[in-house]
Amino acid sequence: MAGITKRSEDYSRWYQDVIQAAELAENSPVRGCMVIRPNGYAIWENIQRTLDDKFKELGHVNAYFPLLIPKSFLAREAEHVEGFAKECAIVTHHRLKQTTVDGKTTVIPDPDSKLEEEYIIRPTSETVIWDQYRKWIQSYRDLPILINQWANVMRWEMRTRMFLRTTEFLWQEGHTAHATAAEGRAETLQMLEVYRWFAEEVLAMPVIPGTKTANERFAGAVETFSIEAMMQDRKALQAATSHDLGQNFAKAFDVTYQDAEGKVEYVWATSWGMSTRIMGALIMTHSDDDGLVLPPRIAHTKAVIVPIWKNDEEKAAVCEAADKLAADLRPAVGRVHVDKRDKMRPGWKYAEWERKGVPVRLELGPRDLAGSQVMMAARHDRAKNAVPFAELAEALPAELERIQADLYAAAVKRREEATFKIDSWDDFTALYEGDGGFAHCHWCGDGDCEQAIQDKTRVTIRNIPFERDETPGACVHCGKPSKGRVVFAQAY
RNA sequence: CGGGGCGUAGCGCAGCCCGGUUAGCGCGCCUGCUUCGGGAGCAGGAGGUCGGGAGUUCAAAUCUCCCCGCCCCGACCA
Repeated sequence: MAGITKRSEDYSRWYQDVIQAAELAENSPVRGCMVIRPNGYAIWENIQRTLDDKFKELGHVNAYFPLLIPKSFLAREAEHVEGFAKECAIVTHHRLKQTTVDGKTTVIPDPDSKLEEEYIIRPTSETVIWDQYRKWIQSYRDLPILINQWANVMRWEMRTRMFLRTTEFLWQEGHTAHATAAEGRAETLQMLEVYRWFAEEVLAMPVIPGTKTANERFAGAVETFSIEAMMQDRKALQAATSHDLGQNFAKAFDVTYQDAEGKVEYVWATSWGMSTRIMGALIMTHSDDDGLVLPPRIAHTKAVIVPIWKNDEEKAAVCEAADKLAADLRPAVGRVHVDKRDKMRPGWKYAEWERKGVPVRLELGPRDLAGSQVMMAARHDRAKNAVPFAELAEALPAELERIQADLYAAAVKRREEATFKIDSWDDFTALYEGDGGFAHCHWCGDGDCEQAIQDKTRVTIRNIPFERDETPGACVHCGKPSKGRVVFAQAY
């Protein structure tokens, strides 16, 4: 079995090991692209289902736009090109040709199939979508447009890490069009709140919602908002973003509408996304040295029943009881798996399900059967106790809720223990030469100062929290006046 | 693109410095028996163009050169 490196030894290795041990994903022959295995994809499917339901509850609909973007589209919005140009994959030909090089048969792009206008593999879809919106919008009666897309995108990053930064990744990208600036801003903030809710209530991952600084703003946005989480190594991870695009894309793609008074106006836009990166955050927030730990609300399998037997008669009796228990529990708790595999002893199965992060294990052996009970064990804290069959329908959901709450509380506690108010540059550098963490500091608001801090320490402003200390002070770096504190951290 | 490391069975590695029968080990895999309440034991078995190419040599996993790929640290970037 795969040994898992301890977090204290090598955090980055531990992360890779957990992914491998839980069979979430693995590297592929394509540089920077991963294969998401069934165990990992099941989590993504749960994320999709939960978010998708929420989006639709709020009036959004799904659509699908093409993978390829005409090269010229990307150039329409000046800041947008600048932000993405350096990481785009380009399609230049549409046909291959067999040829022989050094006596070996190989294929090359057929020179005769060179495209007149090359295509970009989408790094994000604002441009294709807004080009289409122009055709759909004429009147204020056509607004708002509230569309979401589930898709894959490519960003040719120099260095990749499983889930956190892969060349190809999966995400959802919402793209909305509104009649007024206020409506656009309200949508942007509403979706950020959806992400906060999802991170905290479903993934048990505490986050700080706030506004990004101008330096960290999405290419082409008027304002970018994010939710920021803290990983167990005290580094920050941006878990989702929501952008107020103002009229930038409407102007670049000439998307106008006529209002009730007959006046022609540019449309107001938003975009917002959460990607498979969130799965990296999920892993790094809760997992331990024995492998994956999943909050029950996002776990694909809520509980696994491990039947224990010595001979065929016992096996038949115990398995029958296990199947019945599982069937009784499923309507209330969701997926319950009965692990009847022969040739594997119970201890092996316990270890395997722990590695894979199943929140609760139910052990059912002849002794339990005789006493009409099961042993119920929690993955995260190893709490284990006997539960009578009659009480299980209540005890299991209660246990799952306890686990969900524990994981959230533990994550909040870890974050609070690694969060500091810092007012001097010496303390600031000392923190990041040491264990690191979140530093709430005064900042003058100057982008150059922010950049200087990053150059010196590799620490960045994660965001300007909505709920922040607004007592005026002096910038932690340059000493100029500050209106309030912002959150600094080293980031993934 | 700069610095470092590594390519030997599905996975993890030894062997290389100092060339020499049939290339080993652990885990996993297959078969059988005994096991089964915290990662079982025994017996038998399958599995390799030693990353690729060229060279040196009677002889190359081992020495030389070139190429390819991967990992880590930077630079870059959600």
